[in-house]
Amino acid sequence: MEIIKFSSEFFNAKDTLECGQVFRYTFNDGAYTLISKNKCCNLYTIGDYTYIETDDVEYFTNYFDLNADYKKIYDSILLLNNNFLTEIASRAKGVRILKQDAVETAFSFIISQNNNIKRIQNSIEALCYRLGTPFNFNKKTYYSFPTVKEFVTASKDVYKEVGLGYRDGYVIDFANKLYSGYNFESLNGLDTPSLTAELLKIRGIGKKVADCITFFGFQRSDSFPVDTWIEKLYIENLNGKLKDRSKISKELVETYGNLSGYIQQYAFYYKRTLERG
DNA sequence: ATCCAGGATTGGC
DNA sequence: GCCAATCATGGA
Repeated sequence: MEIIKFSSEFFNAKDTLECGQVFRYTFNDGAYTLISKNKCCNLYTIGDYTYIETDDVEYFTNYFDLNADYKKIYDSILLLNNNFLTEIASRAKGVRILKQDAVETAFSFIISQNNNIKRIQNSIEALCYRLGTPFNFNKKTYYSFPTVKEFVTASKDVYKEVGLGYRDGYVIDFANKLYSGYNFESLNGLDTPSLTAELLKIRGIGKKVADCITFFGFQRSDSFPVDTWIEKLYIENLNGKLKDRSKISKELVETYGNLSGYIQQYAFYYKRTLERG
């Protein structure tokens, strides 16, 4: 295992993992343990540095987007000259947008719909435990995110037992679609509006979930997922007038362009976690 | 258009 | 502490 460290100014463990973009992590004794696909790392911030412990430095260097310049993103937001946006960016500047796997992101956010974080995490962990493949990291056993084959060969009972609720059909449908040859990764060739339109054809994916997938799974920062929290913030803090979430999202992307996703994450994290102490 | 699917969390009382 | 509303989507 290797340990690498980075300045914590624009890479904070808590900010990055608890801002709502990812579900497979736990927190113990001051450190996070994060699982992505069939890889695992420990992540913690102490003072001026954030540390990553991993067997695959290359993978997690890319995963945490460590070659991107987040100061530049942050400065661009300050240049918008909006007191509220400056406030949330300042408070949440340790967020980095994870470069998550598209398929894993899609399954995860289909499960996330109309759901709360605790339950989403429990369901995903249970799915991985039941269907995934065990691997070792730091002398402990973890379970990889299931492959498409592992999803489709599972019995229906598994889906009932992991607490997906009425979403189980969506998960099964999507797995079958992939297994029958649907090339999900190739959608990356589309521009963001076309990609979104394609995602909306999949059962269980509405506009909000589609926006999360384009942003977290396809790294499209011209996406602005609008859930109940962002809707509130749009009206209370950004003086927004629209009611329809889909239209709100469209307006926000038109206003903020490629800063949209970053602003959405800062805002969501601020509203959900920071504002409440 | 309206209601319901399942269940943990939040909010009002 | 209890009970109702909330959460996002598709199908009836």
